[in-house]
Amino acid sequence: MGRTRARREPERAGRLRAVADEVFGWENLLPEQLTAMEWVVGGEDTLVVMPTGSGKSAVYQVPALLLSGPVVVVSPLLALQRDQIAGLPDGDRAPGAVAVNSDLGAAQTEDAWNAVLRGDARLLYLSPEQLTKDEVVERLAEARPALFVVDEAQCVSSWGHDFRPDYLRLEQAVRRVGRPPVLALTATAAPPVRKEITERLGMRRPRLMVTGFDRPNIRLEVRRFQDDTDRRVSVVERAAAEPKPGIVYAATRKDTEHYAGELASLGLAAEAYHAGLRAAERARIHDAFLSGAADVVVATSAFGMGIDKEDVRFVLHASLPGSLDAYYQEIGRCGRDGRPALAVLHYRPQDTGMHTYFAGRTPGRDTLSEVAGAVHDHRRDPADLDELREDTGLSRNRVTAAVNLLEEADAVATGEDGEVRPAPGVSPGEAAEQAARAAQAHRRTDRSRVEMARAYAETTGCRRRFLLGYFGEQYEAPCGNCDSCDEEDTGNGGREEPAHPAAASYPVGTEVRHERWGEGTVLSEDQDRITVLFEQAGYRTLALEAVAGRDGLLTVLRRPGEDGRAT
DNA sequence: CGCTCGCTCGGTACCGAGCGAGCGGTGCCGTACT
Repeated sequence: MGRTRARREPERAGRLRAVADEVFGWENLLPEQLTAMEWVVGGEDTLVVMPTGSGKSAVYQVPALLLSGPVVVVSPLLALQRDQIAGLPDGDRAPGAVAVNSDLGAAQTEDAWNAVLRGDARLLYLSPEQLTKDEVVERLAEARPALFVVDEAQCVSSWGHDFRPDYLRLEQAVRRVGRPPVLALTATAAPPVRKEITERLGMRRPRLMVTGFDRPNIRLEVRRFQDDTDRRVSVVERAAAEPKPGIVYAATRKDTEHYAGELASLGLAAEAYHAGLRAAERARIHDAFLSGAADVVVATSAFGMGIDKEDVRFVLHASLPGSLDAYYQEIGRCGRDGRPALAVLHYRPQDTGMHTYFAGRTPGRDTLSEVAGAVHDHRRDPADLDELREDTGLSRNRVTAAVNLLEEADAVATGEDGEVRPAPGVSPGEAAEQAARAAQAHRRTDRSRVEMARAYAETTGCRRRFLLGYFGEQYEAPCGNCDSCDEEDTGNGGREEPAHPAAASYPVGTEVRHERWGEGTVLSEDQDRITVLFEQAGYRTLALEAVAGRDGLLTVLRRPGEDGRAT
């Protein structure tokens, strides 16, 4: 057996390399790409965390030609699906690709499915919403997919709880189409996000491929303001002064118009971009940025996914972002060419307000009661999501989000047929109660993510160390390329004092129990304090002095590496 | 949660303080109406 295996694995790698070279023109695959492809071809569930532009898509595109059935690719934006398909090579051996979505007419939809069933299209791109439709799931099951890919998999965690709840129903879809191996791809995922992705997608013993997060050429700066006018002036001046092209992220649509107007009045080619613009206008700005015709795009968070432009010189934030996950993703759009680039965060402490508000918008107890009641009323004649929507008069998203929470609380279960049934012995009142607790926990976590963004802005230590710590990477400060490290160089408030002696007891990754907040994982340590993500209470920062001074306040359950788990 | 806007009220003939309402971000899909 050992011998067969030893022979088979290099053979598999050889075939992957040959396809990559002959069909795609990639002569050299990165070792990480090749390893992940081997796992995928070998039928293992895999999570890949690699930066944009490093060839994540190759991890499913190349195997697509070696697998026995079509590859489903779940992708969040239709524009992204179009770009992916357009970027595939031509030629006889190239994998055909189609996207099925609401842009297609009935005849085009038929054509697309036929291409999949005939094997002409080996790649099928779908939004998560498509996979909630019985018709789509049935046709897909018939096509016997060999791989289920979730691209931009951080959306499971960032959008699944409210904005696009169908992201939390992908596991259901995977099971219904015959449970092919699952491959999740993302550029940005902190350890808790990785955990959520693999759990929510129902991945089994997932393989994990994570390449380093550090982008040493991006200089990190933060500027704090009391006065809003001062902040605005500073953002405009900086955007005007720095080499172009660049992106400015603003919190509201109105602010994007404001800053774009100011920059335009200084003679710059500046554009405002947000989801309130018409599709044609958005496409025009997108193209202008890629072609170099626009110097600066001032945007809300709507801008950026799928932007792969090498020479972006800066990303400025005109307000505190909603999380460091979002922040890292956004600043990661500059300096992809490896040349010096700049990320400056301009903030006021009050900026957290809007994010805190948005973080509290999970379904409330009323909605949960109503949906739990509707499920209960249908206990002898189970209803699917559409029927529950009709019964309750709630929007589709609201009903789905409520059912997701009820499922998370084990108060209801969705069957293979897509019908929702109450858990035996759980009353609607208890169901709503349990789901409300789950919602509360999500709210706390989301709000604590906002606080983590503020903590980054307010840290006096090395910013890179803080940021990488959040993503689970230990980093030896100073980085020499952030504003905190500058101050240290000039002897001007040098902050990199020796760590508190208690720090050694709580290395990153340690699992702990706190007297009040329960169990959690240490995410970073910063000279005199540590940050812990508690399962119930969210992110908390603890002073090591306090922890060391009180026995039993924080107990170590397990140190990192003690049981050799992958994640 | 925090900001902006518009209204009212107070005490004085135009204006400012104070208060409550409403708003704020991401995209898919399908249906209604031009």
